[in-house]
Amino acid sequence: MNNKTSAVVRLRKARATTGAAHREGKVTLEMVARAAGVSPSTASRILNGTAVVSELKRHAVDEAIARLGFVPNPVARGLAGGRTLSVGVVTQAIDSPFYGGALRGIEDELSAAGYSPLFVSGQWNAVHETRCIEMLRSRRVDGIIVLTGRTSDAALKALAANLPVVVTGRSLCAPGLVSLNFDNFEGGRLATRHLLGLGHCRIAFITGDTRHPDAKERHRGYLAALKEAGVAADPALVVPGQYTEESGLAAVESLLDKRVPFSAIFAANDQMAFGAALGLHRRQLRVPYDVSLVGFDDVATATYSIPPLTTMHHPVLELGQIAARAMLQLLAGEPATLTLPAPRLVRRESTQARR
Amino acid sequence: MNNKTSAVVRLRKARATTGAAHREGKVTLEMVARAAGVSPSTASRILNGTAVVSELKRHAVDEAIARLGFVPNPVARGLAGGRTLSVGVVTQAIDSPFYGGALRGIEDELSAAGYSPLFVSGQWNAVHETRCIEMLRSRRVDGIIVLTGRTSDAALKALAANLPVVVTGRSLCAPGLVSLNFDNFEGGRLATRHLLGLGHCRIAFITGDTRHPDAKERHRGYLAALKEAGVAADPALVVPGQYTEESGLAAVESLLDKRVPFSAIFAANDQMAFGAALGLHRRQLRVPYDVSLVGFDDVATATYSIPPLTTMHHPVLELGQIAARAMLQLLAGEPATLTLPAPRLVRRESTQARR
DNA sequence: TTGTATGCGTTATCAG
DNA sequence: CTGATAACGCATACAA
Repeated sequence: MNNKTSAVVRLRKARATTGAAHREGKVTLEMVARAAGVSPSTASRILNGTAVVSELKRHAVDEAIARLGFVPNPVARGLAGGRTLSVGVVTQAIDSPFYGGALRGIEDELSAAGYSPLFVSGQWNAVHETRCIEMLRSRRVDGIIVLTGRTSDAALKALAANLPVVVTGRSLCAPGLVSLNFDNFEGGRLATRHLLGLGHCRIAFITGDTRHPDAKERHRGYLAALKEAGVAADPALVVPGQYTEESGLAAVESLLDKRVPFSAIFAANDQMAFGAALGLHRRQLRVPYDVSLVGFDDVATATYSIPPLTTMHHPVLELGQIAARAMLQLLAGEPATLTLPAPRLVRRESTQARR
Repeated sequence: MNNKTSAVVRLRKARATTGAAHREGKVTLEMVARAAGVSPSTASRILNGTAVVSELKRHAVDEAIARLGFVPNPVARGLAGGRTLSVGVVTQAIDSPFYGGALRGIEDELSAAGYSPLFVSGQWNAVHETRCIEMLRSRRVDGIIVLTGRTSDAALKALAANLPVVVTGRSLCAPGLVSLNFDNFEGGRLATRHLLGLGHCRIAFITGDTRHPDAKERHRGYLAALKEAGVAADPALVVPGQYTEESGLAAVESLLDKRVPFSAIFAANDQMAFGAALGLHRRQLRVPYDVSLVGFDDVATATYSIPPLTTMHHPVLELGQIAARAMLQLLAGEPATLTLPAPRLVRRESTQARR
């Protein structure tokens, strides 16, 4: 009792003398050690499980920690031990409807393990992305998760030589590096097959930004499905897009203006599908009565679009979780052998059999 | 030349001997100081502009920094100086279409000033939010930005006593605290007025989650506009929602099922408006021919919904930027006097004059 | 098993 | 103006 009181009093004093306001309530490991009657190193060992200690002291320290409300200082820990318990996450646009889910998955998984994510946006700009990575390294993150990104494979491998790296959207192999690649080819093929199965044979394809490998894969999938079905691929049915709603709208307009006949559209992502839907709507064409429409990614808004969009489910939340778990494994020194779920079509109301 | 080479060689050696892989390429301030022929303190002073130093030494140090490629270690800096150059950002859901923009604004502004944001999601849970804030404090962030949040005003004020705080979505006054409140009342009023001006007098209102102050404000705005126009407020026209698409859909269905007559709907946010639009679509009611629809927030997808949604523009990106700037001012010790843009209706295609 | 001493890279506090 | 020297809070060889 008395002990407790005096501890509090000491704390008060410390607060009063400390200039920096935000250092209030600071309880150091040393204080804990003294309160428990052990040395700081022992307290540290108990905190980290670095070595075996007697049950007695362990108990005393645990009790002292709880009583004083000790919270380890990650900053000091980072300086002394080299581990900051934080991992950098390189994304392209933190406000993207697509990546949002992944970020959430990462945060959930990481924070459950005591790690904190440090998000930075590369803005689809290789130079900026490099700067971001440099910044993360200077902040001494314990590892880096790169979502797609524009950084070269070589640079990533080099990075992985010094720091655990998890990268999505590519297939890479290097020590300290795990890559998680979603099967975009299969996704594109399944989406096209769905349309084919519905009797459509004039299927337009709106490509994604061709600088992205996944856009090319989805395109390959489209072509493969057509070939499998013995349907000739008409180049006039393939229109370029940039993964934006605007480009989807423009694509449909160009298709319509050129009077290319088609009964279905497969857009390489949902955002373009939404733009396409609006384009069709403006020309009095109804989805799915006049034109069937399939998207890709299954973003959150796809469920409530008009009509609800049939699309390839891209498990972004899981992607984030799995990427985070892979990083955790890497950090723990375990060999990571995680894999992504297979593509899966979510059938909603934007597709129907050809009339 | 020779100098340069030997420096590189020394670096190589350091790399080879250092066990921790991620410490590669480390150049310390001490090394810079030695290379420049000054003491570490002087080098530090030059780096931070903490004191006046002779032009000669300044030059020598700058040159050494550039030559060795020195990058200050934020971790060590945080330990020694108490400043981590990072600010915590408490959001509710990092994947929310609404908050995404704000996060981006914050990141842009903060990183331009050399600060890094540390994002955490409160998940609309007061307890969890408190834990998040504790975590941020333990990580020694220099300040905290709270986007709306469930934390009590009192707790926030207490927090602000120790740490600069910027909070959005409320009007609070306390030292070290700046609050940025969007005028939701005016927004609700303007949205309703728009509908009124179009000749609608049976205007349904889908409320937001009433635990949010902004939802209540929007409701008040709706009521005020009605009153101004001399239109009686019919309680049957007000249906509860929870800010989700699903609840917007349910709201419309309940309205239709009860056969409450209406020619327009004002949804307290865009997500519910989308749900409502789908509900109307399912019952063969067309927007805006049969029913005019107004949302609130102007999320990114509102531009490409079918039809493009008329909505109150909520400047989230600016909100983020302004919140970040306010934090920067607070950090610099300047009195922050920033304010948010006024509500503004974006008229698109979901509203038209009553037939 | 445990304590002591030292270091992590900077900033801050003193003297000069 | 500048340079030693002491923190900052913790982890870790090393010694016992």
